[in-house]
Amino acid sequence: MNENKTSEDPRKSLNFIETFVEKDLAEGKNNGRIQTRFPPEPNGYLHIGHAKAICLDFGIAEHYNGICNLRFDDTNPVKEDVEYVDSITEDIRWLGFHWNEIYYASDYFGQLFDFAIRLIRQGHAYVDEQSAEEIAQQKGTPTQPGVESPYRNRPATENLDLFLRMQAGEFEEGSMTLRAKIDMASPNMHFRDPILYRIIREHPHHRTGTTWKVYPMYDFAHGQSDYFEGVTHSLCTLEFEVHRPLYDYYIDLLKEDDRYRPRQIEFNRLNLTYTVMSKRKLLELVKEGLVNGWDDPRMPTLCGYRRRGYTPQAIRNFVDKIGYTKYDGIVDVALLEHAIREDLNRTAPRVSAVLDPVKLILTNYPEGQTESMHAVNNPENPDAGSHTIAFARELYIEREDFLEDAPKKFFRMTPGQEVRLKNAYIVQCTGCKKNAAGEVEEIYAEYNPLTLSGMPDSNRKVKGTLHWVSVAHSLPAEVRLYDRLFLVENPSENKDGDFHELLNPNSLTRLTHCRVEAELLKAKPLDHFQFQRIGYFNLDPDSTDGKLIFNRTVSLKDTWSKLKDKL
RNA sequence: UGUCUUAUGGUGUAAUGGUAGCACAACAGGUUUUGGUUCUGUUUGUCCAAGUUCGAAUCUUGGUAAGACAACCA
Repeated sequence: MNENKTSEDPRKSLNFIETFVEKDLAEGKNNGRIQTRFPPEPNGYLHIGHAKAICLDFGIAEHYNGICNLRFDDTNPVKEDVEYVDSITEDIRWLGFHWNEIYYASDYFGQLFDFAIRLIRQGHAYVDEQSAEEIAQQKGTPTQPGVESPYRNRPATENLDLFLRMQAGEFEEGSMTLRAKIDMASPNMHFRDPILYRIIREHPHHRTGTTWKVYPMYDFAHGQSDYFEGVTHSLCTLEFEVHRPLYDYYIDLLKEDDRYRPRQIEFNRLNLTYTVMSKRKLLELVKEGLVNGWDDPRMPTLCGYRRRGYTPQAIRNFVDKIGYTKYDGIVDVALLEHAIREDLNRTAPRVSAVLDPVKLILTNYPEGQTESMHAVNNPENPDAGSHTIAFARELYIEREDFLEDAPKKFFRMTPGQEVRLKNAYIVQCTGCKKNAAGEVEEIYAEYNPLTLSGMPDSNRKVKGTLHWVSVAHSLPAEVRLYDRLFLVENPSENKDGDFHELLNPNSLTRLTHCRVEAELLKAKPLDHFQFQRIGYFNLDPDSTDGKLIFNRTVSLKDTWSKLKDKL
């Protein structure tokens, strides 16, 4: 019956693309060779949606001992730039993938031009002198056939002459195009004499400069590029489904024999709740200065997530979880947040920071005395080691960790109640001092010297455990709390809406001042920390000497704020 | 009144004619020197209808719903 499975991991079921690939392999197509490509247009920065495509393109190649190339689809000089080429390569490296070669569609401009000439000679293409509007009008609608262009049947020699003169720069932009001669009545709109080449003279190409005056359209470049490179499986998103017949049409005209042909397979694009993924809108945000750049931690770009504290592993784990299908759904962003929490929980050192400090004075602790408290770096990983934290009479604790008049289920500091200071003593609150406005200024407590770790009294159960830092030994820092920036109730409804409406006023950046362990000074940018009970943070690369700035990656599950509502 | 594609708990996915499973989310409880983590448990699903079959999420037909396609963008 079924022969051996090529899959290495029998526990994991194949997605439908892997099933196709294995079938092709079993049928001996393309000599058993597997080759993919990741083909971004260098017109913007990579975002989380691209990560899904990257994981697939590189993942398939890796899994089946094939190769994956990076190819820049740079056929429209008007939109493209080397800045984007550089950021894209950097982001792919950051995700941990390795391409076999870097190619550019512009490498094939010569071959594509020759192919176009061949099509003209064979009567498959003609030069149209109509305006864009006229061509659009004649295209018809999905339910009504189009009208043939008056230039459709001119002789091949004339077409050839005109096309060569287009490239020679004799004609203005927009004055003429080269069109395929297929079928203006085709039920597939893409077959109604699609445009092959247009004139672009005003924008030099970022690689070929002003060499070319005519540039191929996507449909006339992509499949052919795949063919030139030897791509066997051309994976792209669902919206290209309707293009596939045209993809195959050009390949049929191009290929010399039947030994090899690339195959286009479409999968579902990533949609994330509360997240704007449109390149156009992201570009607008950057250009209008509504964010600080493509790597602003609020952006859903890979560099934005990186700066916000996401790890490449977390993003790859997330992509594994969501899978590849042909169903166009929308993934809950909670799944992405779970992926980063899961990864960081395993790896992030625990340190202390107090975001909204209020002073706690231990009235029975000797003035001027300090102790070194022992703290494990990561309870999930004994190998992570430990560090010491300075303890003293005056500490900072979180303002929200104290309530003078507390409800029953409040397990933190309140007069008369015992709490554990993390890694230190059990203390009992005795009272507080308030200012004229009624705000708590200082909290007082007495410590029990016998309750330190290892001491006889230390195993006593105490409901609450508070994090703290020593006033004298801690450092001031700034923390940027980022929540999801872009909110859209229903992306499909807002598709053409103005993105300004998508901004959620409740989720904008908040700058907070806090006190952190002095130990943190040793930190390097993009090291991650878990602040006790507050969240995961990383040092911002922008932080300058003497000023520590942290970005919050994603909050811990905010259990207390939920409890508070119930009390 | 077109062509292509899709439909499995709240969300994302498995099951390829043979016990509808997993993850996230939600809820409840145990452990815990982070109200974190972890462990256990609970709730919720095959778009509809007919057919084929001993047996259908899966195959067939017909509905319904959703998405993509009418850029000199990719």
